[in-house]
Amino acid sequence: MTLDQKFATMANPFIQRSYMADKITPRATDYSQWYIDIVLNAKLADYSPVKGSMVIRPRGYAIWERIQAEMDRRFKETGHENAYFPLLIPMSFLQKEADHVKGFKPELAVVTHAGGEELEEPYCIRPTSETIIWAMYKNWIQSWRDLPLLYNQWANVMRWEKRTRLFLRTSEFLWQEGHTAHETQKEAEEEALRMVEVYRDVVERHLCVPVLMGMKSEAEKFAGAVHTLSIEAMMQDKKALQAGTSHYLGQNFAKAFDVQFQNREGKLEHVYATSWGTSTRLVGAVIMTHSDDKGLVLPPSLAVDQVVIVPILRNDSKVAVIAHAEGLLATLKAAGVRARLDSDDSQSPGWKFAEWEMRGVPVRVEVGPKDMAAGHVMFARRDTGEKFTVPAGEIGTKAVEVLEAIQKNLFERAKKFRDDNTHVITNYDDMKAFFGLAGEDAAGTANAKGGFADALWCGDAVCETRLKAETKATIRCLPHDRQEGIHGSCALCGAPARHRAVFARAY
RNA sequence: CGGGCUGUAGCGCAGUGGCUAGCGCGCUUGGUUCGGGACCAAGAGAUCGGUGGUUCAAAUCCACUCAGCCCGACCA
Repeated sequence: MTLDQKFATMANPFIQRSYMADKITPRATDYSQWYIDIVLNAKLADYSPVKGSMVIRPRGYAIWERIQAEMDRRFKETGHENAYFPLLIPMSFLQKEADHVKGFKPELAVVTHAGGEELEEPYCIRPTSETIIWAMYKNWIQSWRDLPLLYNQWANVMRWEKRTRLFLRTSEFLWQEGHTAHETQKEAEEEALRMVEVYRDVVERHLCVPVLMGMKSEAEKFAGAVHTLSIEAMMQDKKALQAGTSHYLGQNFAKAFDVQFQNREGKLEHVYATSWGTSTRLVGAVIMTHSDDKGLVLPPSLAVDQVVIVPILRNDSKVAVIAHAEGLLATLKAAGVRARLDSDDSQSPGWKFAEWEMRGVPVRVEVGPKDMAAGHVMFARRDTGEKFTVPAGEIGTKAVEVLEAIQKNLFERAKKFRDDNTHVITNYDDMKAFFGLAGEDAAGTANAKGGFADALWCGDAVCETRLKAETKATIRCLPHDRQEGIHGSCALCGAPARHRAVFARAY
């Protein structure tokens, strides 16, 4: 968006001036443009020559690597092993599970030629790997002693998308998919729950994004699953974002691929399965949850650079200040902080302040001749904008302390935002008013109506479909910890309620 | 797949038939600066998305075409 276009959409002429130098469209003006501006200006990703596919740049990839590291550690702690399966999947494999192929058909990219010849049987590029993995599990599982089989794969997948959004929805994306096989239904269901809890832990603890965990409705579950569990987050425009899913697959894939084992009683039985995944979409979730009109805001635990030192360089003191700053850098690193020193003297301090803020570095340390003389440094927090002095000798311990405070504050701030925008709704009129009638908020601004509607539901898909048609809101999940003692009537049709559901517009 | 917008230097744009295609930012070199997006000077950088047509002459007019983004329906 050009400055002129930006100005054209701004109502208040006084706001215009303060954003003259800005590269980021304010959230209140255009939320989706704001998000794009952040991703591009913070150099997290870029559009690629391939339609619908993005390039993840180092600063963006580093966030993914940190998420990956946390996830991977927990997968291994819970007994899983990593493996790798082929990118190309024979089309006939997908067709073995009826619901599954139906669910993915429109999104498949198909390879028909290779080696200069048309292939006997086309391959599709994996949209997910259940089918090829189950084709192999058939060979690997014979006895209850082979179970459970707990594999995970880090891979790219492709789901052709008509409309894409950086990180949130691209045709090719990176993810992790766990595929497990178990002796019993109970064990498999426990696994699905265990892994969604792993997701919740990583997302809340490291991404500082509060989530609701619960079961998907029939309409929203994964194609081929018996049931789907998900974690759902609220973005700053009050829309929901699914941040991870875990499926109990029952015996559907075992039957489709004829994977039987001899159980402890010596009888043949189909195995019980799960699959679970999180993707680079999580990077989008972090960006959208915490960032502001100045740019990216990152939780310290995901930030490539947790602290940046910006020295104030004057000709008469440049050498001394840089030497001092290098000492501070060493102290920070010794304290276990990921720190960098920006001693480039071709940019002014003010430029650097704005630049590092845009890139989301959680703490900036300013140090100039005056600070040196006074024996302190200036700290600036990215999350609150707060500035304060710290004795130079305490820079390491103080940095650790402030980073922890930021990590905590980001989660709490996001949780408060979500809770403030979650409302109990008891009847259809209120529901429609809550989400606004379809088309009413075409601008899609952050001030749009909506949020999470906490409501009772009869369980009938008809109610769900009607609401979706009229308000675009869908059931995000049936929160796992709120299904006890349901009594009352469905907020949509008035029939006796069977579930408590959270409704929202979603990404 | 519908609706809208846009393709001219790395980015953002100006240029509605005329001779050497401009401006801002960024980039390079040198110098002065430096506590919230500094300044001066000198440079480099474009076969104007593509193809065909009209014309003495096309970035500009016409036709076709390709691509991208945004908004909507579908999806992690």
